Amino acid sequence: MPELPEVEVTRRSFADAIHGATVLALRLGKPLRWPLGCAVDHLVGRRAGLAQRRGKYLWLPVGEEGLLLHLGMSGSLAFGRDLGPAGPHDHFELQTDRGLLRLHDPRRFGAVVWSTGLDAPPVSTLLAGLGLEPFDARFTGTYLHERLRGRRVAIKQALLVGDIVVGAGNIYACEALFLAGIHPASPAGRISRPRAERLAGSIRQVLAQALEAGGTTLRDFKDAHGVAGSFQMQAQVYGREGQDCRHCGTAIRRLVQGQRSTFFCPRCQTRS
DNA sequence: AAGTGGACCTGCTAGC
DNA sequence: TGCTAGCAGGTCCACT
Repeated sequence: MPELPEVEVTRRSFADAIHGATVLALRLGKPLRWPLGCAVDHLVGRRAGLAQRRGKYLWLPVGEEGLLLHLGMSGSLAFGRDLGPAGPHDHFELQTDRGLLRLHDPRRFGAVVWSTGLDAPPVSTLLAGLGLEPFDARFTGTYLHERLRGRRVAIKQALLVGDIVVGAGNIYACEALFLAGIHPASPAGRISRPRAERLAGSIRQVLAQALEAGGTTLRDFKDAHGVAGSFQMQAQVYGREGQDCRHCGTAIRRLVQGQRSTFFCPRCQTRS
């Protein structure tokens, strides 16, 4: 579910509200991807800071320490004073004096991990190796071209790894490649300089548009106030197999790369 | 070292 | 109506 736009939309929807709140209690449901790493009452009495995002991770400072959150495939956060009783898929709750922060995650690929800081393990380990933020000024066509050099994997898969640039998951990688006119199976290392330049711009453009649209809600994504995204309405290729390309009318095709579906227009997207 | 496939877990939908 | 197979927004790990 949550790629960079959804995570950022989520962050913006609760960051101000929880900033400065005092932690009253913490409750855990079923196990998530990793154990919390501290006692459930460890953070009680400390104040939440301003939530930050790195890639698809969120970092919520609490006192001098903090919590790293990941929404996995099916996670979403809710924040409010009256969220009702916890359901069977609500696996993390942070009660504060300004409201309850709740992680809802049916598939439990998400995580909440305590750490003494962003630069301390285990968080530093999880974040090590992440590529540039797409809106970082250092993320240029030259950088992208340089980092793709020598890689034989398909460009679509190279983007998903996230060690070059973070934030584009399955939906936005497909959409960015469409915008750039690049076939998803093109070998990453054979992308020309000009095409890398275009792709870098397309990645930023797609993520910015999705952010503007409040993210993509395919099934159940909601921000912390329960608002759904609408980028799915403007998707050019994702989930549109068999439908007409909005640009040239050719039927959108689906292929499987690394056990994930890729959608593309066989006419608009070329290998060179 | 880079590339591949499996693993984690639950729910929904299409098809028989 | 009921069962089953296949699919889903992510990422880590073991193996070649």
